[in-house]
Amino acid sequence: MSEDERLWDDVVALHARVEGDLGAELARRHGLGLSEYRALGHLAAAEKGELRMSELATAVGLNQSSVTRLATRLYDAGYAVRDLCPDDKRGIYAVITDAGRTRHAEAQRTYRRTLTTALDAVAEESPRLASLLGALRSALV
Amino acid sequence: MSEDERLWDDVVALHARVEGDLGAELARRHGLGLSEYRALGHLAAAEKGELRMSELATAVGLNQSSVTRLATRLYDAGYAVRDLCPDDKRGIYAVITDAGRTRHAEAQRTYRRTLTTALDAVAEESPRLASLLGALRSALV
DNA sequence: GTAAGTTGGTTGCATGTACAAGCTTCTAGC
DNA sequence: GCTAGAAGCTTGTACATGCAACCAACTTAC
Repeated sequence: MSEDERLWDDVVALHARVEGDLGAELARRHGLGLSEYRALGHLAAAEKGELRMSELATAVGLNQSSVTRLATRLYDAGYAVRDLCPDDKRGIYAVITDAGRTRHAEAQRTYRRTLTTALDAVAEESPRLASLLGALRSALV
Repeated sequence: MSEDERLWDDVVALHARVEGDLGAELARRHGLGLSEYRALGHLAAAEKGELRMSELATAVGLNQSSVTRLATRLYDAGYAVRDLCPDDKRGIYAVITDAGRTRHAEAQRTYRRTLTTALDAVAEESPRLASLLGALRSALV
């Protein structure tokens, strides 16, 4: 097996483990999926709290059809509303609501806590992943 | 935003990008999903080419129900067969076939090539991810 | 040796995603 | 200003996955 191959297996394992923890915790405590959480984060950070559907798609790393449905879930939950784009009638803005901002802020605390907990847990279980994580953390100063 | 948070966003982006490329290429050239490919890899490497369903589940990082269906796809494609466990009548072995070994060996070449290509492409596009990758690669000597 | 609980695996159902096809609106070229 | 094509978004469909419920086989305690 090549070096890259083994490395990538580790990345995949790390990713699956941590994302699983994050998703489970967000769902359990806030009724929020990981994609919803991330979408809200991008909206909250955006100018005027709004993003074109296509911008949202690239931001969360999904294709447009997935984002249409993701946005629908946000609308249904009251975390965002649709707004028409005045200068391009094809365009749709997803705009975060106050409820959405509140929910995201709550969830963010859970997210951050869970993330560090999960990373630490992974590091404790696997020396190999621990060194991987150490390298990652020191890479970004 | 915390350091870990930004770091994890990068890991997620890296993961999505590379796994996407790997999956697309395996599907296009070999009609194989990423999970199928990885399952075949574990089976091929296992003693006698066989694994209990539960072992396969932990190996590929899916839960049991997903592995039941994954194995069914392998049976249907002729890449594996079911075998009963002689000493525990609850147990089922998934056993890789010659066709399965052949298919995996072919796909492995694609996988390896695509992996390095994708990693290099990512590194070229984003200096940030490039340094992340550099750290990862140097972490595992 | 039987009852209670555990383990291994499958099935029903809900969900999240991608791909392809479609509709509407915009833009270039003429 | 028309027309051909591109761009933005939605809808139809297929599918892989997780969770919960389930059945069958094993184990433990009495």
